[in-house]
Amino acid sequence: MPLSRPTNIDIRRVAAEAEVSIATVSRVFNQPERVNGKTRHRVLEVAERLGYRPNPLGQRLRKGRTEAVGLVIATPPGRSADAFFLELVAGLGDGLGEAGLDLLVTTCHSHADELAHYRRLVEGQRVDALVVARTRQRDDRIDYLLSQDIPFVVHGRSGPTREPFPFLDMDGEQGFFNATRHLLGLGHTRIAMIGAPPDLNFARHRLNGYRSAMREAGLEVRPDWMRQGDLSEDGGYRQAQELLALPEPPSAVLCANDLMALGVFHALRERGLRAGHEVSVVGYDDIAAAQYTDPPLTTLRQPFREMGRRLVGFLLERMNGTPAQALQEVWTPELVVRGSAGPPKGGLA
Amino acid sequence: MPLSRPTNIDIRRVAAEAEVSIATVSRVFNQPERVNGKTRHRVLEVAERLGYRPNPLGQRLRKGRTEAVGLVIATPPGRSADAFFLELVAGLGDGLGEAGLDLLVTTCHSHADELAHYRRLVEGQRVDALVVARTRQRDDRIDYLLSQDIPFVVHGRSGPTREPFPFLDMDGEQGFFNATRHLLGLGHTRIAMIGAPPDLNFARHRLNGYRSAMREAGLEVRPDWMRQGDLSEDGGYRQAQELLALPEPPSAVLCANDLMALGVFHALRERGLRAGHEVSVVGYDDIAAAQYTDPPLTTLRQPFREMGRRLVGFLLERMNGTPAQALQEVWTPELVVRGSAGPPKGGLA
DNA sequence: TATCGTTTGGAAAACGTTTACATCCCCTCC
DNA sequence: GGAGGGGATGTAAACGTTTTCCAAACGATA
Repeated sequence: MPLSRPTNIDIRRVAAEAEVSIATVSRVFNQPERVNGKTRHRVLEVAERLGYRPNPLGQRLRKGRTEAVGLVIATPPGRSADAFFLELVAGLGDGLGEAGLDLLVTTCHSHADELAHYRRLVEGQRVDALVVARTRQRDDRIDYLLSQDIPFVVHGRSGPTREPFPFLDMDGEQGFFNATRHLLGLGHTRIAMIGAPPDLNFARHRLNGYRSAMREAGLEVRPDWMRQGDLSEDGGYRQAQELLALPEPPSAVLCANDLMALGVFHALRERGLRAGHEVSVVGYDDIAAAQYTDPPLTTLRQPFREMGRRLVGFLLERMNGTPAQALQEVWTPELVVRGSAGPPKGGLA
Repeated sequence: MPLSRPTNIDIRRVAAEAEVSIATVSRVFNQPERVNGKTRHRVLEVAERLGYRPNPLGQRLRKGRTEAVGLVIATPPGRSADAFFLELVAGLGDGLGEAGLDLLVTTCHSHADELAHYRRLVEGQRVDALVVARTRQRDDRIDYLLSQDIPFVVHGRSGPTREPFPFLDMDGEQGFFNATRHLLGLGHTRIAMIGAPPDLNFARHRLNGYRSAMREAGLEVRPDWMRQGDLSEDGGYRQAQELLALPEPPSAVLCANDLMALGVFHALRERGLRAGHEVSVVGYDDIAAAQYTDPPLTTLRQPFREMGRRLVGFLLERMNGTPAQALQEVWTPELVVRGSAGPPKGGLA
């Protein structure tokens, strides 16, 4: 038989035992300076002895707050969810835990029902605030949350909205600028890029970074070398096949994400070429697999966990009334140099 | 300026507008059959028009339930959290969402403070029930939850406890039995295994499966061929180096997880050997990277998402009073045949 | 028409807090 | 010695539900 859990000792019980009113007990916990040192001690002692802990349900009703923050994560039915969510959760969980807030996680399948999840959380009054991840160029979730006047922070950016909102994003443009410079520094001049679908709002940034580094170096960007992938391994594979079949194939390939870079590896292997030798490859994300490929993948790392923590900071500030404009940051991703990018060799036709 | 959120229309407001008592309004939502069709309609119509939704805070206080289920996920500071958690969350989220329950996620860093998180959730009355993942042979979290008499389900098994509890686990023994038979079927006889640290309770199962398949086939298991890894890529690499340096090296290697299998790949490449040709390799987990290795990794898949859903089913049953004994299942992992295991070649010394 | 079950709906008591307001007491200062 | 002030505590009203009683109304039966 289980030990009965501390039978609901409520504030009344403590008050009676300590011979004070319930108001005093409450004050001991909420505004200790407002109660005399002696009684405070007595109350605390009694509370300790009885194992009293204020019932959060009562507190929440009274305060009209849920003490919870919501996060909706996309878990498409077929394939596995993006690992980045987990790292984000790790950071959010840490930060929120310290602040005494709970993290409420909801899963959604398709793009379409995503907004419905936000509605449920907001209109069902299940959370005090929200975290939005995976933003799009035009994002109706952000519009919705703005219209509802509920505190939220955004991981990623978005197109113009009628009001500012707090966000933290990675500077894909700067990242790809740096990555391209890295390749240029190694001696490459024939550099291709496999980009992302243009409705995702990071697609443009990443492409711009590549372009401006090329322009800065006075190098030509052939239309043939600017491909558009679908962020999947297979998509990267197909694009790489086409690139390698060109009369003048590139000596290096930048990929908008690591998964496509893996696809490029695949295509190279099929032709007996080695990444980092005949063709250099650079990815974006630094997914777990990136360090186990052969050779390990040179890529751009996004510190999701730190971002999660920072986002919590933003959220707390926001809930305290800090204006959204003061809570907007863009971080530069770190180039992680591994073996998949090296000096160009004359290995290709 | 944001549209003001539907100014708290409470049950009183609806009652007044519909010219009934609040009790009737409440009944309309909770026991509709107990209220006359005509009034019910009127109330519903008014509620709809006013956009009334019962305030969960009030409901929860009244019912004494939080309508939330807790999950603690391990996010060790250095490395990234295990992707399996995310898949589990996906399954749990789906199931709980359908049941109208919220999923509360907490993150912990070390083994040591894990129990503290459970205490906070339980004693702080933040959840009605819990999900425990990553069980150990002796698991104090389970002991604690049993002592607290709170509903919970377990992903994985544990050593004997003073009371039964609901769990869902994968049969590592059967899995490795099947994997070993697969290798035997391909013609291998010199099969090694890189196991897991013995305090993890799946280590024994997996080892047993390997052993019994070997015994069944009347094959010798050399002590040299039974290695103990630490579940990391580097650990797999080191063990593989030692195996390959043996006077009589194995023609196939079973690994207790995929990460170690990647380490074996690494060691093979260094010696110019190819997985699936000179040496066959089998992993366990089917991590995302497994399908992108060269060759893709043959491994055992655990359907975490489905398990999450099933666990929710268990939890709901448990909360309804079903005895724990009736809620225990063990599933067999699926062998995913890819290219890393093939017929033995005479390629080694 | 009196009686009796059966719906139907209302009044009110929880659930456990926090906090505005009132009260009391003691001290100080004119 | 009374007014005034400030500190410590108590009283009671929320917060928004659900649910247990009851009472009223109603139809049916004797």
